[in-house]
Amino acid sequence: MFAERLYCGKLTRSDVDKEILLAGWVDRRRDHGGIIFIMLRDVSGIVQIVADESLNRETALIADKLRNEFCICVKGTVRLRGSESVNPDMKTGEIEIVASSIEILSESEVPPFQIETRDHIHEDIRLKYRYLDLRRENMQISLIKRHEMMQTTRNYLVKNNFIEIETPVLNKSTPEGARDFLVPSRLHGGQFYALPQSPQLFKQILMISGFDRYFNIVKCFRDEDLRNDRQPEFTQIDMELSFIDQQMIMKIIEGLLKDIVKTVTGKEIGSDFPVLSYEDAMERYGKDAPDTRFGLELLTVTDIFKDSEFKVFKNTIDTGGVIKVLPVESGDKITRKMLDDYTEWVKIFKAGGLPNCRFRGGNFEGGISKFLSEDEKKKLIEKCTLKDDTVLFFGCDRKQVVNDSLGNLRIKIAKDIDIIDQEKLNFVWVTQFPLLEYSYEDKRYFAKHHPFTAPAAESMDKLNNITPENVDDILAQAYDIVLNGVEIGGGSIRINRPEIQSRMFDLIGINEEEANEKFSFLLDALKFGAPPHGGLALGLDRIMMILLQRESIREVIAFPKTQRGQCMMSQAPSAVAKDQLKELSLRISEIKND
RNA sequence: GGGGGUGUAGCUCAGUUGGUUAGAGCACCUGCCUGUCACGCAGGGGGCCGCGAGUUCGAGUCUCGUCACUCCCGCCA
Repeated sequence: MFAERLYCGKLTRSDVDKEILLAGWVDRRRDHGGIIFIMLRDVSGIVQIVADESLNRETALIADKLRNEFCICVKGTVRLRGSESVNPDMKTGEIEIVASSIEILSESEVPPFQIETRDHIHEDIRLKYRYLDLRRENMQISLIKRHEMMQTTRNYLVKNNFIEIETPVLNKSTPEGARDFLVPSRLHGGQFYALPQSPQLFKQILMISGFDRYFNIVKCFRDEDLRNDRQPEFTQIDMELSFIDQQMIMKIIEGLLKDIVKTVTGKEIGSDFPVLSYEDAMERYGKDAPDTRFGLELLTVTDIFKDSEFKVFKNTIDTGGVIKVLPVESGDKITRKMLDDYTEWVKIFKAGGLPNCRFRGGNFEGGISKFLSEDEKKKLIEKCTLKDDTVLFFGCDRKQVVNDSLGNLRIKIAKDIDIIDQEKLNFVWVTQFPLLEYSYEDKRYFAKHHPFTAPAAESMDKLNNITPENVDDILAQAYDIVLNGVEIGGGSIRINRPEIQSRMFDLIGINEEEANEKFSFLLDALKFGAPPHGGLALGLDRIMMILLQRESIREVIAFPKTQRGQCMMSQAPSAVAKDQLKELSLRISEIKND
């Protein structure tokens, strides 16, 4: 019966006079008494059906019974609309279908929310009835574009000699990194698999096996608290290559991202992606994932204030802190109230306050201006090339607090004064990351990227003389790709020599015994002619979210979890039967909820 | 673990200083209507004001607690 079925949204004036069959859902019904218009929707779009009592009484009677979201099948003839009734806002607005028969395939209750409404429906109810939410245009676009992006990715990578290989989902729990989701083993009571945070080790093993270009569009799992761009399970485009260097990988990924942007948005990105060092990114933007769509760059002014009379600055410098300034031009857009709000807001990032002042008519006024010496004023004007009517926000604290507070304030102000061009897609590579960072609390080093990242060639010597003070000088062959201030991917050249890998474990406090227990297969594999290799993983969900300008990652995932990790539709997670637990050698002790 | 926002009809929201019977738009139901396209017109039904305590003569409104969703800090190599 459905063999001849056509798609609503694909019909054009070239189909006029054809007898056709359509199937879909009633998007809307407009009853004019003798004539009823039905907007019929399927995955391709919407077309107008006309049931005319004077032409076909039986069909008009069925049309009278139709309600929103009924699933129906329509036979009819495509007809050109009269010139006055053309709807230029509709893709199929030039035509309509005169129904010769309508069959109700399945009735619908009144939906809990209107599918075609312009209201912003609360997310919990959308997620509970996700099957209805997914009928809405925005979600259909999301999922279809996501599919197209995956197709583009496969085409591009296959063209570049990549081989798609699947890696296991049931895996081994490893130290470091995010909290693992665990899966109890029935055959090995008391033991657990872990779901992969990424297929890191397996893809390196594949390089050693000789598959010199691997990719995998793969689910990854991290049991950490959620954000609007973080889900417990998410999708990575995972890649690894042998016989390459950092520049080659960056070139290949640039090509892929340009193809993806073209597919999803239709935009062409002509130029090469700019490259920033981690140090420059932190200095100018206060973040390792800078949003370069607007200016408002930070400047370090510690030197200018080394003899400051302003106690707060003086104390900061004396205790080894730094002073940075965020100059905001068009200062007239910054009201007194905003100054107060920002001062309160930066406390989120542990800043004690937000010293500020205005530069207007050649003078500094308000805020801390009375503490500024003539010399300091002169140097500020010079260093910041101050224009008239600029508000200066100062950060003075430990370097990290200053970067956190001013880096985030920079973005907040840009949004508040509306200087971000939403159409821009600013990619930027961030490179030259430190290999390690030192935690004073744990009194040990941690891998900044992950423990398999190769040190930069020029940093190899320093590895043996590492101290908490010089740890930032030891660089990694790691690179992140950032889009509009969001980290959408990252990777590194890996260690391919066992003695360096052992040294690395040693540095981050994984002793030989532990390294052997957790990673012996990698350490062993490295002994059998491991090629130089490296790779990168892209966050598919995040890329889609940005390219489609969606407010959250959940808008590009068919069945996402809420912030507390639940599925509103299936009600997962849930308790299980005692028998299931017993089979797994498990017993619930105390229930811990936050 | 911590901070902010939201929660009133099926949906989106308004609800003044604590004061009569809690409103609007959309949706829904009935009737009318032959060119609409967010159709129109007339009529109608629909409320645990998230939940629980408290203050008060009186609570949607004030206080405390609690739950859900959401944004953020911590966390996420």
